Amino acid sequence: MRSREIVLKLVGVCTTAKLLTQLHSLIIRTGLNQDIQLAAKLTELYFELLPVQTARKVFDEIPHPSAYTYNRILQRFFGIKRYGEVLSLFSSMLSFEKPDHFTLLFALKSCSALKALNFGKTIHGFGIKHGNIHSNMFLGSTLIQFYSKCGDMDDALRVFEEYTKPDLVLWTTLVTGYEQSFKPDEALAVFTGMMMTRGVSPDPVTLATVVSACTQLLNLKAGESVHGLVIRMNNKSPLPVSNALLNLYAKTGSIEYGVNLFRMMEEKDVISWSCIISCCAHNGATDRAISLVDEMIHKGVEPNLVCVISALQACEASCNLDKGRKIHELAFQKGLELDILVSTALIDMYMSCCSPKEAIMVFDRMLNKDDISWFSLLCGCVQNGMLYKSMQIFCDMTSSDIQPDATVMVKILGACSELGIIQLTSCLHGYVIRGGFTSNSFVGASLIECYAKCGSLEEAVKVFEGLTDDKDIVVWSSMFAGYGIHGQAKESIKLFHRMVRDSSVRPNKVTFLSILAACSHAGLVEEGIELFNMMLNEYQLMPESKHYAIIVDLLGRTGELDKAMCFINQMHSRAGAHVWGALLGACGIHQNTEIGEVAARKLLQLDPDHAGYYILLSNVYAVDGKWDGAAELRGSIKEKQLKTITGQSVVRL
DNA sequence: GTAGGGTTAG
Repeated sequence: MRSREIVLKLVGVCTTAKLLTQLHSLIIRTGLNQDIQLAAKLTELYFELLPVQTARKVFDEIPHPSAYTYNRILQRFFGIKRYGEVLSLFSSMLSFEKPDHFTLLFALKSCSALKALNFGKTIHGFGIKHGNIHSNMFLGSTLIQFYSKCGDMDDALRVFEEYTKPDLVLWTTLVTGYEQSFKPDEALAVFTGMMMTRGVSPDPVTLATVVSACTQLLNLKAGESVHGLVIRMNNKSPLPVSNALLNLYAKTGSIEYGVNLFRMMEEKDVISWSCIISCCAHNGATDRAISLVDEMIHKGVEPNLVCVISALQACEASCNLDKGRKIHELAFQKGLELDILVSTALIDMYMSCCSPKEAIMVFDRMLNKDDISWFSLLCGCVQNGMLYKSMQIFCDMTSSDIQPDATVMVKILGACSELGIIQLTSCLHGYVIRGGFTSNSFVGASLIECYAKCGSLEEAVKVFEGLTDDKDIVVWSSMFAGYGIHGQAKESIKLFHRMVRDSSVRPNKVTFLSILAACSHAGLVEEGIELFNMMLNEYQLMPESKHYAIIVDLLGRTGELDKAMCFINQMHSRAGAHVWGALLGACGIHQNTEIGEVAARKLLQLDPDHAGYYILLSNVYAVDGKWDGAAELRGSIKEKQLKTITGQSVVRL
C-alpha cells in the first residue's frame, strides 16, 4: 500500500522521458501496473513526455480502463488533433465501458473536424438511445456545430428545435452555423427571432458572429446597427467584436468608419492591425495603409501570417517596392516566407511593383505551388508585358498537373492576342475545346477577341456563330469590338441590330463602348452619335468618360473641334484624361493650337508627369509651325526625366 | 474533465 502511494507521488513529480521509462519498468516489476488509477496517471504522463504512439501502447496495456480514464485519454488525443484516434478509442470503449456525455462530446467534435457526417450521426443515435441528451446543453451545441460543419443545416436546425428552452449558447451556435455555411440571411433571421420573439439578449460572442453575417452580405447598415447595439450594451466592445466590425468596414469600403474605430480601440491585437491595413490597402487609401504598416512595425507588433499578407497587399497597392522588400525580409525572419499564401502575396507584390524577376525568384523557392500561385505568376508576367514568358508558364503549369480554369484561359488568351500569333491562338482554341470551356462566355469572348486581334476576323466570326444560341452580352460585345478592330463598323452595327431584334440580351455600357469604338475607327460620325443617344435615352445608361472620349474623338477626326468642345462642356460628369486626350489628338491633326492648349492644360492638371501629354501638345505646336513651343516641351520631358513608351503593334500570320 | 466568436490569394 505504501509503495503504491510512493510510486503515485513519483509519477506526480516526474518531468523527463528517461525518468518516466525507468518508473514504468519499476511499476511493471512491482506488479503495480494492474492498478487502474496509477496506469491512467502514467498514460497521461506518457502523452506529455513521449510520442503519442508510445502513450497509446501504454494505454492499451491497462487491463480495464474506466470511462473516466478513457475520457482523459480521449481528451488528450483531441487536444493534439488526432481525431481518428479519438474515434478509434470511442469505438473500442463501446465493448468495455458506456460512453458518457463527455465521451460523446469529444467524439462528436472529432467528427466535426473530420467532417465525418455518418460516424457523427451514429454517435448522435447512440446518445439518443443511451442517455438523455436533451438535458445537456453542452451536447446540444456540439451537435448543432457538428451538423453545421458537415454542411447539414437542416439537421442542425432539427437538433436546435428539440430543445424547448435553448440558452444563449445554443442560439449563438445556430446563428454561427448559418453564418459559416454562407447563409448570412438565415443567420440574421435566427438572430432577429432570438432577440425579438424570444427576448434573449445577445452577448459579445453572438454579436461577433452577427457582424460577420453582415459582412458576408456587405450590409453596412445592418452592421452599423449591431455596432450601435454593442455601444449601448457595453460602451466598449470586446476585441473580437471590434475586429469583426473592422473587417465589416474593410469589406464595405468604409475607410473612415474603420480608421475611427481602430483609433478608438483601447486594446488592439495583430488581427486588428491586419484588418485596418487591408481596409486601407483595398480601398484606395494606399498611403495610409503604408503608414499603418510602419506604425505597426514601429510599435513592435509581432506580425503573423495574415498580417504579413495584408502588409504586402498595402505595398502592392501603393507600388512601394522598397517597403515590399522590407516586409519580405520580415517574413523571411519570421519563417513565414514559404507559406503558400505569403509567397503568393509576395509574387503579386513584386509583379505589381514591376519587379517580375524577384517574383519569379519567390515562385521558384516555393515548396508547394497551387493554382492560385501559378495564376499570380502568369498574371504578373502578362501585366509586365512578358508575353512569351507567360506562354511558357502556361505550358509549365499544365505539365505540372495544374488544371487551368476559365480565369487562366481568359488571361492567356489576352496575352496571346497581344502577341498576335494566330497559330498560338489555334492551339489555345484546341485547349479551350478539350478543357470544356466552350460554354463559358468569358472564355468565348476572349477567343473571339484573340482571333480578331491576330488578324482573323473570319475565325472570330466562326467562334461567335459556333457558340450556343443563348450568347450573353459579353460574347456579343466582343464580336462588335472584333468588327471594329477590322474597320467594319457597319457590320458591327448590323450585328447590334440583330442582337436587339433576335435576342433578349440587353446592351450594357461595355457594349456601347465596343460599337462606338468601331464607329470611331471607321469615322462613322452620325452613326456614332446616334448610338450614343440611343445609349442615353433608350437604354438609360449613363455614359462614362470613355464613351465621351470616343464621341470627342469622332467629332475631332472630322475637324468639328468646336462641337467637340461644346460636347465636353455639356458632360454630366467631369471630363477625364481620355476625353481631353482625344481632343488634344484631334487638335494635332487639324492644327488648332488654341483648343489644343486648353486640352493639354487640363491633361497636365490631371497628371503632370505623363510624357505622352507633353508629346501630344508638342505635336500640335509642330504642325502649327511653333517650333519654339515644341522644343520647350520636349525639353521639359528630358528635364523631368519622364519615360516615353514607343507604340508597337504586331500581327504574325 | 465538458458548449458558441474576430484577420488570409485571381
